[in-house]
Amino acid sequence: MSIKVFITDDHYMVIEGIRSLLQHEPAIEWMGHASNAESCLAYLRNQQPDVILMDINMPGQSGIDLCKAVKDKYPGIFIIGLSTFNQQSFIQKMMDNGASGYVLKNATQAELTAAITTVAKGQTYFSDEAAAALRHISNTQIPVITRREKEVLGLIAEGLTNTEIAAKLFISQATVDTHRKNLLIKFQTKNTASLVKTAVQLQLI
Amino acid sequence: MSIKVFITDDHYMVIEGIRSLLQHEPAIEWMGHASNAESCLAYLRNQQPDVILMDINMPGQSGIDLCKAVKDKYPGIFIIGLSTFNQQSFIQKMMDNGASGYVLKNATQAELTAAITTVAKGQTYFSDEAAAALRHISNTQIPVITRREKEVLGLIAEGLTNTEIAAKLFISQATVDTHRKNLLIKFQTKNTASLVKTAVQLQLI
DNA sequence: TTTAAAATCATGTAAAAAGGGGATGCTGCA
DNA sequence: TGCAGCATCCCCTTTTTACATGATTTTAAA
Repeated sequence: MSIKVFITDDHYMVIEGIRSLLQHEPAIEWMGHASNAESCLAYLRNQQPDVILMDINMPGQSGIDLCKAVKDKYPGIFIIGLSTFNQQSFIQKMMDNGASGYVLKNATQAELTAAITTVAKGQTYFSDEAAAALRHISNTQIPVITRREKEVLGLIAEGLTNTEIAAKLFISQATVDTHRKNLLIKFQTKNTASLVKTAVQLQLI
Repeated sequence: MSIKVFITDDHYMVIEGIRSLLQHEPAIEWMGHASNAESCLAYLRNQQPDVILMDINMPGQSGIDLCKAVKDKYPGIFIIGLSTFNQQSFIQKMMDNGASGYVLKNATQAELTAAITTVAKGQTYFSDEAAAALRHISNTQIPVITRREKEVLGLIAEGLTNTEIAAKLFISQATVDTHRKNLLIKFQTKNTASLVKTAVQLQLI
């Protein structure tokens, strides 16, 4: 029995590329594609593939959110994250949301096939580069910040001062001060500059 | 006479996708691909295509640099920038370095073909989204900063204080102060936080 | 329902950045 | 050769952050 595969990616060229790489693979059946989260979910209401290859970087609802949504409704579908970036933060978030594997877009046909057959058996698969990135997690841990802290962080990056943030959020300036202090501690940064840089790079803003 | 096309992209899936999109196009002849800047230049020493589709975002030497290198040696080759991002900064840099067009990776077969035939005639081509992004340039101009300013900017983002930067660069703290002041003016930002955010987002760091 | 985490507020000092002004030598380019 | 742009330096004031320390109220989870 062949493995039914579906793709969700907003890049036409990537979809074509994957189709081209998989078309001569007898064990794999191409079911089609969606170019955004909504049409992916719409498709699943009628038909369910075994494996979804999912771009993590899509306009609108990201692959990371879509992954969670799909897994909630269809726990039997296995998801492989697909991206040009091998950033720990992305991979980690994808796995947290129920993905079974992660493959970079520079993967070869062999890698792609291996990934699909592996996750279809219920196992996990990482491309070499992704696995290497994951091993660095202990070094560059993603800080766990609260809703409010994230809100304040965003406004800091916008260039607002503590006083302005306080006014905007209807809280005391002292409170903003505290949030800011905690952000610096959680990010292990010593001032606003490195805090913002790290946050932007980790895509937390 | 068919147009000879070459691809330089580090993403295997994208190469396959483009090949798949172009294979039934009689007016276009697929010459092959390279997955990095070096092998692209090596290829050109023996054979020259009419048009190169070039990813702007490659490890090592970026497409932006490669574009310049190719145009210096082979002014007759037309280059189309290829990217997942429609950021003004990227498009602008690519055009500055001699590219004739810019296409997003979510382009359709029709768009891609149109781009290739257009630039092969010596004209320029932008995908709709890229053109739209370019029109915003007046709003979000990329600041022109000097070498020294860029150096200081990098150290600011690392979290160094003016005193520390001064010590590191063997200059006075007052000088660093001035550079910092000028950076704020050039980026039209009002403090360190928004300066760093903007700089990181524009990939200047 | 207890408890831990999060969000809120305060007071005070020291350090750093922002904002304003002005000045000098160097250098690449027209 | 002249001049614009760059890099360098200095003064001053005000605003903002950083760091320390402690406390109260809300909220969410066990």
